[in-house]
Amino acid sequence: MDAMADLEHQRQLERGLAGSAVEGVAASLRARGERMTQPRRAVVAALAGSREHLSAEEILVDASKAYPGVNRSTIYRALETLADLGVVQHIHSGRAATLYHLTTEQGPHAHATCDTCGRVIDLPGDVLATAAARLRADEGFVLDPGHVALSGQCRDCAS
Amino acid sequence: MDAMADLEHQRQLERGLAGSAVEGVAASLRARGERMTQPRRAVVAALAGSREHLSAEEILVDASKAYPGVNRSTIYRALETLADLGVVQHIHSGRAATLYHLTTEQGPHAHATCDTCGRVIDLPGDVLATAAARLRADEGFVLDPGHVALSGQCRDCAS
DNA sequence: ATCGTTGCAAAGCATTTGCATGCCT
DNA sequence: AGGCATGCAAATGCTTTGCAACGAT
Repeated sequence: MDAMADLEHQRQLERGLAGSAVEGVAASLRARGERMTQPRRAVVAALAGSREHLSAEEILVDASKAYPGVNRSTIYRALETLADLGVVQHIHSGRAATLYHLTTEQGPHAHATCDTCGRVIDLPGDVLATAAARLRADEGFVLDPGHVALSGQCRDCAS
Repeated sequence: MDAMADLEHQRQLERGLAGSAVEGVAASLRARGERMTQPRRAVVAALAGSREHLSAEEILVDASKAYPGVNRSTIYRALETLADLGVVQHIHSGRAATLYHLTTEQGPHAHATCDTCGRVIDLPGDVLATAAARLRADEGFVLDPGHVALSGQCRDCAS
């Protein structure tokens, strides 16, 4: 019963940090008739274990530690499922890869990417409040402030 | 001398609308030791002839009318050169293809994409002024307001 | 006659998809 | 046992690149 022992061991590890996130997600999944699998566990743990916004590639690497051999497409499918569930959000950042993060990790916030160094900066949730109000009033456009990263030059790269 | 006659004919056509743009660009190119070629002419004309923001694909189709057989990679290389020149700018719009437009066509402006229908909306250049000021003051971040399209739901798609 | 530009074809990168197998519940 | 999820491999969409041939100056 090595497999079972390993599984239990892994679950214990998760309780350290990402455990609560994993358990909550498991419940939400089952409530929809979907399943909490090892790949999904590993993806949630990867996201919960980093304060950064991660690319699919980074999540793959991280999840591979907890669950060796996970497939790249499984990561994408897991992220999609978790997004449907409302657990994960993604950010489009210029032409770089999409970044993913847990919705629970921080309150709603916006992002900016530096065109030069590629760094992603978290911004207060209300930086776009004025713009959002104007867009709504003038164009009827309902802004989703966190979905794309603003672009420009970060402090270090602005010369 | 059919080729020469055709070339002259094309140049005459361009004077109708895009001509001035093409001539100005030609001068800028030559000032740098670069050349005004038929593909580049066709790309500038395509951009000048549309008030929309065009994708590389759309530019290819349009440029192919003026210069049949242009290659896709030539379009990309032309756009890159024209961007270096400051004549062309591009917009990143969610996960859709990059959009290109002439910098001369309008004053600086921002953009928004509808997540649902994909439509791109032009916004007044100053919608992000408040956000830009805050980013600069609080984070030292210099915002480039036109480089990425904001995302959300357009009037028609917001239900 | 130079040497910047092009066409072609192939590669690159991020992401998606079809299908048989595997494993949660 | 039943059916959702996975792995694999191939395909997709957008964009870039190497290299020999072409054409603007």
